Amino acid sequence: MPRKIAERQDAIPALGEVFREYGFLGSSLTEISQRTGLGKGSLYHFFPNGKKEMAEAVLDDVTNWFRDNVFSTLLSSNKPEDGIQNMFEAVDRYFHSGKRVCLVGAFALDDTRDRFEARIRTYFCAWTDALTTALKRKGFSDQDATETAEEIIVSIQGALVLARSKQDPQVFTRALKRLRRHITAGS
Amino acid sequence: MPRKIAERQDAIPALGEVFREYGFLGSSLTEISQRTGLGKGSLYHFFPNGKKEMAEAVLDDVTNWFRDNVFSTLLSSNKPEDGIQNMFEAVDRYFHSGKRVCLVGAFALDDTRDRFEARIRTYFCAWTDALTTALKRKGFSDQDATETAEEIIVSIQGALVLARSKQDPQVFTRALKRLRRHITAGS
DNA sequence: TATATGCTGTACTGATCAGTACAAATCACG
DNA sequence: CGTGATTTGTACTGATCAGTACAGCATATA
Repeated sequence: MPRKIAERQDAIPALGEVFREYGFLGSSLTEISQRTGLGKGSLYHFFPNGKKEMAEAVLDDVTNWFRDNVFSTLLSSNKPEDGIQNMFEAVDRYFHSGKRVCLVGAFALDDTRDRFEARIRTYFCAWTDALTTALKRKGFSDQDATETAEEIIVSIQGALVLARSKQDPQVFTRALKRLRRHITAGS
Repeated sequence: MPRKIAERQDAIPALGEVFREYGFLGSSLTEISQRTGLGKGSLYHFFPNGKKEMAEAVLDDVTNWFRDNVFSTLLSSNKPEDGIQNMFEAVDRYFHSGKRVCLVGAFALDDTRDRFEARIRTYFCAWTDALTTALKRKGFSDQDATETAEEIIVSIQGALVLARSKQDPQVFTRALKRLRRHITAGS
């Protein structure tokens, strides 16, 4: 009875949405089973180490998406402005203009962080480093590039928290707009 | 056998720390019982509606603390600069210079938000409103005050997320420093 | 059409969950 | 010293949890 869902990879988007909605602890295998359309048998066939392995796969998928769609462009683009511009567009798309939370940030806030420490740190460090590099190439001093990169990622994460808290996605789009302006203006 | 712990209020700080550490769903009554020193009997005596009522009490306590230590000064201070300065000091103290997460923000990120929707919104709206008021009195235009208040709260929340993600509290103190500078400089 | 492989559903395990019931213990107050 | 309200520990409930075991089905290859 091979492949109702052909690949383990096909389950990952649904897994991500479940973890985003309920957190790691709150995501029961029953819910996961329903949302992925995979029975327990299949789930443990694809993810022998259970829920932890599912979450790791999702975190890896998130990081890979950002690597391919954000970090690589920040690092490679001839014109650093284009890389940064692309980042804001990709981020806006990825977080559904403020209607979707950051899974990595959400995992970081409670003791779930301790289970996925390395992956969480990797995600944010890779982002910080790529953005810092782009800003330096844009003419920022080392110090200034580091500070500004941190400021931008801080604002994106905070805007996601506040948008969800107030149930007002525009908090997020306003924050992105401010950041774009902040970059193009001096400093 | 009245009062081993004299007041329901005495349990709230410990409750807050448990919820901060494990989230709402992850906080088991066993853990809560150990950390507060109260058996199940006592817990359900003080909080007849169980875990939900405990979390509500903690959220109310947080909001009251901010009302008394942050919002009131923002609204009442003769010199708005003093109110804002006091806010930064209080926030730095409250979040232990980046080593403590925001419980309200943490609750907002997953489906826990839906259980405490009103309280979460109240907390952030009260903060936004008080800060906007102070900025207007400091001479900011309506538009500018609203935008800047949102920017500050976004940055504080994001800095808490990123500090915990990278396990580097200085992310938070750097963000506060930037915000102070941002306020005192023009814009 | 046989066989091996890979996928799936179902039934189960023991642990833990939130919440309840209640009797015993303690103190305030008379 | 006794009575009554308040606080507490303990034992219990039924539900749900993550994870396991395994039989059986479907398909690809031969």
